[in-house]
Amino acid sequence: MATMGGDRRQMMVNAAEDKFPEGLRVLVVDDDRVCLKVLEALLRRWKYQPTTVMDAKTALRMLMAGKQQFDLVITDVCMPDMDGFKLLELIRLEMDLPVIMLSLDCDKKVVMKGIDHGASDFMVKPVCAHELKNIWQHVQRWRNPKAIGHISDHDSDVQRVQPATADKSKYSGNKRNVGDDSNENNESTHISSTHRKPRVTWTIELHNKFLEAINQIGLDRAVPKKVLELMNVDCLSRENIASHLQKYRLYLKRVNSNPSSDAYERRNSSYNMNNKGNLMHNHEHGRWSVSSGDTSSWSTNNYGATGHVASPMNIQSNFYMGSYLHDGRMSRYVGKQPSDARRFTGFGDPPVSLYNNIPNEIMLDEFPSCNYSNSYADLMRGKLMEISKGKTPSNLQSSFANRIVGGGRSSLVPPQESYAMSTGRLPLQNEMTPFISNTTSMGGIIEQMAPFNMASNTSSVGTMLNGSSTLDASRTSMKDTHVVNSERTTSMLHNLQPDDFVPLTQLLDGGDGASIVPMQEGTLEQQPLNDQLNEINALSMDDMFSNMHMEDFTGDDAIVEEA
DNA sequence: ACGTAAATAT
DNA sequence: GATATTTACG
Repeated sequence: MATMGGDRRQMMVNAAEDKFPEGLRVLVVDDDRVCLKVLEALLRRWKYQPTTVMDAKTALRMLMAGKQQFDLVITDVCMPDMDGFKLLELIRLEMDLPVIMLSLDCDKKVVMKGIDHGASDFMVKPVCAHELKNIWQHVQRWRNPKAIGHISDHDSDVQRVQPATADKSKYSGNKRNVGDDSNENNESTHISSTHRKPRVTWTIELHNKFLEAINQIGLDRAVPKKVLELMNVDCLSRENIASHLQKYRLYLKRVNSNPSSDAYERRNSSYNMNNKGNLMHNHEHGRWSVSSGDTSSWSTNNYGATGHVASPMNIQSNFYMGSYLHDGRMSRYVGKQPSDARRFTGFGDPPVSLYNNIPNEIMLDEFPSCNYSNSYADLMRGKLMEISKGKTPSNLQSSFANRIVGGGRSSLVPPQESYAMSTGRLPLQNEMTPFISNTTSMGGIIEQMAPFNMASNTSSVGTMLNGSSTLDASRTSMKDTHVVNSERTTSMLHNLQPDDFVPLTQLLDGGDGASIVPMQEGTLEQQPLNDQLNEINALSMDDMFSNMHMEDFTGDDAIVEEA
């Protein structure tokens, strides 16, 4: 709509050169006559060319008629016939003009509504002369988004919202001061809706890359820049890495400072018994840094605070961070899920370790598992009970397939989402795939797992079975790295949050776990169960997965990514 | 450029 | 309400 004549174009060029552009045509809409007059006067003072109207419909008519061209619209929010939002909406629909909203109400919701509707700015009355002076910048940005500041590449109008002040670095002033929403220096509240960078979701692959880099550099010498270089993933910024590193360090700190003593004991002893030397001792803290049985959520299998991993075999690995604990109890997770906190992020990812190198018991300790809290848990419990009572493997197989997997096949699994199966990560809730992942034998692991599985978890079985190489996973291209925009949906699997993991230790310790997910019928005989489970292990992933229902697979609020 | 902490988004 | 990620800032 806003076509620019040569002079006007020149005007903008001037503006870009920091010369104040004169004569921009501003349509001002406000039902309050006084306001209108004030605005008009102010705009004139700043050499704008204001046209005033008292209602939105008229404004719209004028805009649509096209007799007069406008460069910018300023509209009040509260108006009788049609409010500013509606007007904004219609303008967005019909033409290409920056719109500034005006309101007495500085309520965040109102402001956000304006922004959401695609307002270029939101000013709170009374508007001071000074800020009105700068509205030309909106016009400039609107027309030439790349000229000043960066404007996101995305489509919607919302994306174009920019702070009224030109230079981000100048106004950047404190977002930290935003807290006091009383407009200091009577300046109206600006939303200064600087565009946020698209959120990066740390997939397990990304995270593995990250770890790889850290390991190469050494934790103590790892700085964002280096890590970034090593990771060589283009959609990541140094800031992203810094953030992740910060989080990682915080995690390590937590883990190293308060591992629960019994977990520590157990781990050490098992470690000494089984470990082939792949896990690392944390010399700095004098203890094994093999994760924690405490309330921290990541587990590292081979990191020490000193930074390097002892064995190259373990470079890939992993720490697991689920937020499975908040207060050291698991009861909370046995119930229903937090619905909005299930996003699956790299740190939440279960370890993708080379299981072969990890002592069984540590695996048990370290691999918190899915808590199939509801029906699934029950089903599995039931199944396993059946097994223990002497059902044949084939029996098991079929009934398992029928009852749990169901008959239908889902073709809905987005290819790139199937990484859950390929990366070897721990399955998350409702992901049964790994349970049946491949035919790798579970060997000795099983004895220790059995009781656990009986209680609530089935996924860990698959986890350990899953033999896919982490090395492979980490070498996967980053094509599927998820940079998720706020408006975009995230993929279903990635949306699963590891909140549901239950640390094995708790169950094995006979603590709360037992009471939370009660055993149904007394004690199982261990050996037969082991045998049976080995049979389960022999099921192939394809067999099972191909039969899987998506409903079984995803959480209620999992989001299916659109093609 | 880094690390920490506040702000925001999910 | 908790976490995850981005942003501000010393």
